[in-house]
Amino acid sequence: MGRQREHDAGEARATLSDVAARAGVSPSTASIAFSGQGPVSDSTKARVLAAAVELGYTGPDPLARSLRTGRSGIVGALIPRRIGTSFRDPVVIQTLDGLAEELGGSGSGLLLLSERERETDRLSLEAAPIDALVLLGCGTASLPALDVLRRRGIPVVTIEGDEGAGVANIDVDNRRGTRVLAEHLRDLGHRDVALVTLPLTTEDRLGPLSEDEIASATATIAVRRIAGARDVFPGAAGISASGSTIADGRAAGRLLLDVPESDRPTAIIAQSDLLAAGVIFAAHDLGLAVPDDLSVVGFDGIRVDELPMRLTTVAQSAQDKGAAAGRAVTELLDGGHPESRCFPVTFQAGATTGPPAS
Amino acid sequence: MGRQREHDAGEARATLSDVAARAGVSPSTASIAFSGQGPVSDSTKARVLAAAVELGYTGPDPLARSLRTGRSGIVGALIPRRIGTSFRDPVVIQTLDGLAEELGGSGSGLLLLSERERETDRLSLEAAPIDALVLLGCGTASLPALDVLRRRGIPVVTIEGDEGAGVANIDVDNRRGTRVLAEHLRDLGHRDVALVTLPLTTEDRLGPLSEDEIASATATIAVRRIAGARDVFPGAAGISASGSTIADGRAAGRLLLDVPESDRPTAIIAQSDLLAAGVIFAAHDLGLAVPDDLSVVGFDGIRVDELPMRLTTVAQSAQDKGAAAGRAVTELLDGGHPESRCFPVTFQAGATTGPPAS
DNA sequence: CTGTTAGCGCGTTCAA
DNA sequence: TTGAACGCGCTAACAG
Repeated sequence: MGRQREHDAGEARATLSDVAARAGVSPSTASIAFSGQGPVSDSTKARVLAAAVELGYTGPDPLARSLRTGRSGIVGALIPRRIGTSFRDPVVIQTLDGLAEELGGSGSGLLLLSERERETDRLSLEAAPIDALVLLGCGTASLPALDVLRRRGIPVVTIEGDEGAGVANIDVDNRRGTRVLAEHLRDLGHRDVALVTLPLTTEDRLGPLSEDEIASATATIAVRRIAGARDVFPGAAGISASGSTIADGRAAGRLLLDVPESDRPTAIIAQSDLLAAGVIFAAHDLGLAVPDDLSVVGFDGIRVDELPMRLTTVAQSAQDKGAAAGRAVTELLDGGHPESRCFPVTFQAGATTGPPAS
Repeated sequence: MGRQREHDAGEARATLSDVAARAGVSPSTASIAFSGQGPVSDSTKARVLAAAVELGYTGPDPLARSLRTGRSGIVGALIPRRIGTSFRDPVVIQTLDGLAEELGGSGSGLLLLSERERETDRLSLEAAPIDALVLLGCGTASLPALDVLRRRGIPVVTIEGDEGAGVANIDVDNRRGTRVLAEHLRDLGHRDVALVTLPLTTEDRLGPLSEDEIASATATIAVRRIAGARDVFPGAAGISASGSTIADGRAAGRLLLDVPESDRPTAIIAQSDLLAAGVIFAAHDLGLAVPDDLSVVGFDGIRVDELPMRLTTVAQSAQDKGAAAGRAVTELLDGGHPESRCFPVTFQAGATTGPPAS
């Protein structure tokens, strides 16, 4: 570990000064030759480049350059769940896609960080070499860490985060979106509506919604969607799922549906399309027809190929969300002050809702 | 941009020396107090930490620390296609999942880099502050860049890469796996077998396989799977798909199947399960029954919920592959010399193959 | 247990 | 246009 890095072949790596010396110029000149950030005569530049090739110099060390310039070219993306888990959520993927796309234009790399496993040693959120950070649907759990970043002067953009944390927030109309769906169910005649929510904390736990849990929830998105549903069905109860997969929805759905018929809701508001699909499968498992015996709505507007019918849901554009966050980051890095914005959602009628059986 | 970073509030940020001075100790002592990499009395440590709080010091600057230690705590993951696109491939996701999981244990972050968009300025593969790099199913397209990394002393691990590039390679038995499937089809009596391959280059192009294209392909995996198929069906022709999604498979399948019956293959070897699913849908689109009118096999062994039947395929564990790569990286970083290894694949009989109609 | 001495490799003043 | 000096912020040696 000691001295240098391990070099299987070759001696200590050449530095910019070495190159400069070999080219017969000063280090600063060589630096300019590489970065193009200043005037150099073509002849000297060529000489420097030639010297570099001879010495096997492959360009300025990124670490040293970063220290000097104060920038690493890396944008961090903080995701609420385990990285692997998040990879299974199409909304996260699409958001990252939009973000990566937009950032790619400015040439920044994307460093994935998880809100969980904070016990990482080598690379904590506070000590990551990032120029900016995007929080993807993170709740309030990481707020303390944000403070550290702010003090370090690192711009932060949140996606569906806490408004008023003093950072640009790219939001989605989670509350209104869910309210629209709830109204749709109410207009169809449903009175007995249950919820299947996204996890309320950073933990994966399946279980009945409790008011305490809601009150102490760190997951902003879930809380807002609950609020939207309760705007129409006050006090609506339900299950908080252990994730946002079809399997999670199926498990939650079973809990809600595998009960005496009198206790069974006539409609379920699932907080994601994947959860909704799971609920529908759970209904099928129990011999219930959708929408005849049970209406189900989702959230997101992703394509769920697994389903034989189109889901009634509200659609958001996760891609746009990510791209907007990417633009906000770019602006921030250029010294601008991007504004928060809120993306609307659009109602999408599908074949999973109808009047209650009664 | 000149002076410091932009500070909306507060003066120039405190440095470790400032903290040390305020605590009345030397910088090195303060450093140890933060990193724990040495002996400090509890009292001095407390004093240092207190001084840090007073000054609003939030811990050592990651960039400076990296420059000094030569490590950033970041592992790069190079993926062959656009980041967003790759996010849609379950095998990539699972591999990243296994990798992230394993790396998480050692506390390293994961930096996503794409083999495409090499024109990024701020952060090229050559200039990324990474301690190690994992290539996920990248072909031979990035070999030159690898050389640069090697010269920089950065360890590289490939997944399904070129053996003998002098780096640890975590492989999967792509050729044998496909051969097993081909033999299965041959044993069923098929003689007229076509291929739907993964993209052969870093570009997304749908079209007939040409020998030239195969010869100049950069995508190792696709080439090996073609070889496996041709071990049994020499010269088998087919289509190279524009990606590895169901839609890509459907498009390729249509090209192969929407022809006079006499020209139609009796079986198709798709190079991924998703492609296979797409082919099956294409068959259905044309009124062909699987496996009665057409047999289809895939590769990967992922669950394809979209399909009404189980796919005949070979299964690999992408998760294990990623994890093995993660372990290799960890070993390499600890100065070890991990060995290459090759994961086997296991045949999975499904309901998508049967004897030819004839 | 603590302090001192040196850089890590580079980019940026300035003056020439 | 180029060169010389300096320091970004930190940590690895060693000496005390």
